[in-house]
Amino acid sequence: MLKSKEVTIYDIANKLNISVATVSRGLNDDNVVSKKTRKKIADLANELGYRSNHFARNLRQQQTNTIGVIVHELNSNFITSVLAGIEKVTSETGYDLIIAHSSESYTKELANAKNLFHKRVDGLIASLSFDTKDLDHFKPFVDKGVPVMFFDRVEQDGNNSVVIIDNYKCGYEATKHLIEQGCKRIAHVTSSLKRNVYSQRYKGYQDALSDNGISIDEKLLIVSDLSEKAGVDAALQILKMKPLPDGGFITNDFVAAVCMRTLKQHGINIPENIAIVGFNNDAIGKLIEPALTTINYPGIDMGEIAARNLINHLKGISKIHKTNTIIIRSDLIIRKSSLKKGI
Amino acid sequence: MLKSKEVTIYDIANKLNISVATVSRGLNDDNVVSKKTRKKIADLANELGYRSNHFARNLRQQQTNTIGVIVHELNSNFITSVLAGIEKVTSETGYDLIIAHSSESYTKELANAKNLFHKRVDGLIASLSFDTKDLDHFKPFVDKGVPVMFFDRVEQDGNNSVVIIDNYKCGYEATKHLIEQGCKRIAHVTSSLKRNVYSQRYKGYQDALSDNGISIDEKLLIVSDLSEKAGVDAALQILKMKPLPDGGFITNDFVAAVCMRTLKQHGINIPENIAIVGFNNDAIGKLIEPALTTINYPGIDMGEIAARNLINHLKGISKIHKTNTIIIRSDLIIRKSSLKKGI
DNA sequence: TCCGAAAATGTAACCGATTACAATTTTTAT
DNA sequence: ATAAAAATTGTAATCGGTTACATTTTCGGA
Repeated sequence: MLKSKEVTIYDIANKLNISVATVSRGLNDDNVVSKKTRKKIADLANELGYRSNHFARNLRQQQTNTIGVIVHELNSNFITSVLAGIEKVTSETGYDLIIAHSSESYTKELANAKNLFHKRVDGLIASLSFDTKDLDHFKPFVDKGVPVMFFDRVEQDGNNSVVIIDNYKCGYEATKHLIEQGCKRIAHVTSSLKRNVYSQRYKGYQDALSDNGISIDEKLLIVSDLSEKAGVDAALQILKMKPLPDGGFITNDFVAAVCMRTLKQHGINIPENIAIVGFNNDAIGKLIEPALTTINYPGIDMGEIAARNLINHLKGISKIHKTNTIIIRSDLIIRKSSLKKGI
Repeated sequence: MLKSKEVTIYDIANKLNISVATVSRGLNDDNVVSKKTRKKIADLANELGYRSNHFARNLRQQQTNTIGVIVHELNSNFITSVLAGIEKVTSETGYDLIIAHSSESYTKELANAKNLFHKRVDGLIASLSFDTKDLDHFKPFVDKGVPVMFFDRVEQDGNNSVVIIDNYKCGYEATKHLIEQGCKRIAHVTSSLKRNVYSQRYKGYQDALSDNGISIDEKLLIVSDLSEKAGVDAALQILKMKPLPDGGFITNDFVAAVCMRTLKQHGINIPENIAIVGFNNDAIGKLIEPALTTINYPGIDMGEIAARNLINHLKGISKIHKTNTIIIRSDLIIRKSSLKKGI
């Protein structure tokens, strides 16, 4: 099939016997064009099925009206909430969105960053992949003056704008909750301690233990990725610990769920033998048995705030300061998996 | 901060004292340019931090090298697998990807289609939202000769290229399996029968019943959306049925999981009282108790095949025929939730 | 009626790459 | 050595908008 020819402002200008400049202005609803002419242009454009050429416009204007988003994974409630939040703001403000995900791979994150850089997004919102080593791939954006906001998984070197929760506090409270339930040996299953979210939670965990007179046993720390296998392995490792831990703080709901399943298969009762606290408030937590105590934090707010800040900066309404850190609320949701003694 | 000036092929041409045409060709690794010159160009481009301007190129070439994807939701294993499959092919073949999701809303699907149309994607891959009424919003693509492939949730009016599973067969087999386990009254929880996936599964369900001498009772049909509330409501409805069904074919794993939870809370044993089969093989199915029997189908293959076909068409290697239908394998995964009598 | 300001419209350069066609240089064959 | 062929490079038009600046039209007030 032959592609039907594209309609351009020249076609409209010709048919209406006016200049392309007027058509261009008219299509942008510029007040300088008389109402009558604007209407004529709009009507004809509609009739001809005109669609503006982003490339011509972007080429001339040197901006894309597009914001790039790099996330480490799509497959979680948390991330999709964040995206929803971002989307809400960008659609309100007329920005387009390009979403890229790195599948927790540094290499793919590099490729995505490069791609978005070449696509010339006006701004970038990112959460680091599992094994990201450095932030060099974001330098080009900074160098060209393209603002970058990180959320959740961030690098706090004081140079970036970040939106996060208080991971330290969350770790502290989760652990404190387990201690209050009578736990004395609390295993901690977490992920790469290079990532702020995990290292901070670990610190919180340690301090909660110390503050309650419980010594820290490094043998109780299990670092894994976020796969199903990791959950099984973590459970098997816990089962081998002597004496058996009586609590587990697992920094990911899915891993916690897998872990719990494996523990149960080995005859461990939850929470009687081991009380469990997860992290993220994924849908899964309410469906498994016992229901999972977890940390909830509003992804949608995180997305909204990140996007709002970025766009305000782009529009010159406010500036992103170099060391801007925004902290979002978060809270412990107590369910059965941790309730050794009731609330 | 002042944006550092963009480097263009003119800058490179000037410094090297050659023409922009040669630079352009050189950057595209055109054999017509001597190796020596190509190297000089590449080196200088690198040194200056040159990045090509997509807009200028696309404007000139009248194509974007981008494929648009519209999905109904991001938050499911199935969809992310499909995306992974698509991504695999597009990255191999050098196409860019823009992913849009409609959150199961017709309105958003319209907006996404419009947006991708204006972005001038070279091709489109889509799965329909829950409440999509017609395909008019895809007409503009067809009219301009932009190929569209649908997957999973499709409209089979004989005009579109689609990649699907045999939903009829899946429905039939799921139901047959329940019958073989001794079920005589099988409830069917599903979603909008306007969508092929659900109507076909329903047909399979009906025929399996008929073929086994079980009469069809419309009271056993529950149509809902895919929310948590829908799962709870479905369970409550089932509980009210007299006599109680002894089987349930629920066309979504998440809804099935919620349903099972609610049933269990009301003292129903699964599978003893009611055997359950879900659909999709989501991660959740292996984590709940009892583990969920379900239908598995390879999203990654679906994505790969859809993308491969589309791109072959774009490259002129093959043509997408108007009534092209590709069917992917699928199979029943039997777990405890349906095993009344063992395998 | 006529002048000048305001409103409306037009002209043409520009954004940065691609590419048909032309021109030049190098290589090959006689 | 020289013509013809091949390889390499250059010239300039083109893609479709935007916008500074110029020009024309409209309109109120003297």
